[in-house]
Amino acid sequence: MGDSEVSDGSGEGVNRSAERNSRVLASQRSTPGVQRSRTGASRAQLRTRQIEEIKRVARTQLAERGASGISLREITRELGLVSSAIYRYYDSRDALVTALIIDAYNDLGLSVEVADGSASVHDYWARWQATCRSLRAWSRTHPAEYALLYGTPLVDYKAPGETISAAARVVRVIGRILSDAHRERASDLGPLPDEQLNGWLDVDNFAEVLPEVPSTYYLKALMAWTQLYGFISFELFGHYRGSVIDGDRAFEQVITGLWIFLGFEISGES
Amino acid sequence: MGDSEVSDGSGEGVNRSAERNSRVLASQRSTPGVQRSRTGASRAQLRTRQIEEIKRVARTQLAERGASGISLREITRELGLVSSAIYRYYDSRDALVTALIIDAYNDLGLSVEVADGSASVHDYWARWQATCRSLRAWSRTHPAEYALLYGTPLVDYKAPGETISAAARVVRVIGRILSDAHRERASDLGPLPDEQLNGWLDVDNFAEVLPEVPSTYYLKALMAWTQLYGFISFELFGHYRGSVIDGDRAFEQVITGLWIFLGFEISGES
DNA sequence: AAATAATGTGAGCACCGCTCTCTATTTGCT
DNA sequence: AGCAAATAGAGAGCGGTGCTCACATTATTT
Repeated sequence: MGDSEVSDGSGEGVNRSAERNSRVLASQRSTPGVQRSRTGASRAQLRTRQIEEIKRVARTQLAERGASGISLREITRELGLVSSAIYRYYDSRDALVTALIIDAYNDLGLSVEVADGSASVHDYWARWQATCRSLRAWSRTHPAEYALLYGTPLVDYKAPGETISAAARVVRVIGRILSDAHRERASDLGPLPDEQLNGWLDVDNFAEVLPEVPSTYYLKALMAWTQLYGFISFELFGHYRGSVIDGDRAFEQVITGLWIFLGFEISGES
Repeated sequence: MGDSEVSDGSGEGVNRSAERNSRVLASQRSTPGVQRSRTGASRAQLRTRQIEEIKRVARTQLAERGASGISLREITRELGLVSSAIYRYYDSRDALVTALIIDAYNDLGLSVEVADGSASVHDYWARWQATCRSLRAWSRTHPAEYALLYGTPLVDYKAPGETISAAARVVRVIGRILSDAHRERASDLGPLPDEQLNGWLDVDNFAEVLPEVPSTYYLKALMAWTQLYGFISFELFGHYRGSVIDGDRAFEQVITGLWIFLGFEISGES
């Protein structure tokens, strides 16, 4: 007693029908080699499908109740499985959440890449605007996912490499815009007080993400990057209540201010 | 069965001794009116003491395991109480967390106020530095508390007024510095593109926090504020891995850059 | 001294993540 | 084709959680 599977009949019912179906199949088996289930899919295909299902349900829970609202047992209930079955797909709750994190990073990365690509390649100001706007737009349509990525880290940083590379997609897009812009029209505004940045910034990494950009601008780029996420986080987490009334217009001002801060000028009519 | 109080003897033992003590007291009662327990404290005093104890234990759990690691049952175990007793002090887990949030805001606010006060009143650059440094220092000595305040909001914004006023303390300190600085030496750097900010910024609020500061600087102040917290959050949440090597020196550069961005000049030898 | 409020007890409910053993089915290899 | 291994799921159970409720005891008010 005390376990839901015992008293809850609905899950059992679904399982029963699955059993029945596969028994029917067993009597129909004709071709050797690759066996196919009722849907005509291989085991590997069913597995990926099941993983997708699990993540789909988990994502709705994430959206509705936040990261702490993700419940493995509830997922299995929804899928007509017994609670322990989910461990065939994810070793732990953290593993599932990690998968969601990676997916979210890639989804966000893709959005930003598309936004950048949709602007004219040499209109850097337009690319900057489109990228910033899509970053904020994604965070507002996926608030729980954004919080998972940029809020309090709950998976205490195992961050299995895959996470890092997925997270880097957004960074690379912005880096490319700044580099492209610098290549053609080098900024004329003075850089920040040019101390030696040996040792306190990872110049190698900056040089890779921001080729063509003089190292004296690295700090400014870091600050712009920080400002962008800071604004989005503050807005989403409610810290602008009482300061910002119209987030849309405030954000437009911010990305304009940042573009100037970065040493570029506003071009065109956009 | 299935409840820890039944099998766990340690908590019971402590309770037993408490019972014994109060029975001894019962036989000692002599003076009417205000009864005093073994410690010679009134019921109200004992209550506040118990609340302090609860928060103390909760804070260690917060520090060791994060917000999700706060367990009411574990707190009661540590205090030698039965698990349900804690609800005499907090209606729910969220209520306890809210109390911790308010305390944390006030603790941070106090730190920042002290830091500002320790600098010479007219040395605004020194006050700015001291304030920013104490903000970051507090966040690094209280990472879990900082995450509670500025990370993913988990108490989905009831924010009972008390939270807001406690949170405003830091804002007011920074506002005072900028206002004082503007009063004497008005900045000469041009403000951001001066669109009308009617409607998209809460000018009344800004005017209250930043008297003496022209409204064309409100956006810059907001951005500086955002930058400050953005840096601290990114650093604490691990998003600067691969970019910032020495956070101390990077932060010094940022607060210098912000001071210039705000239209002031670096004064003195500090 | 009696009535009332405050504090703690103990049992229990419905959850949760996770483990383990057992069974049925599919897959891969000879 | 047949067999061994891998896979997916079932079902029971462990220890933990927040929270509720009826009850006893103690302290304060009236």
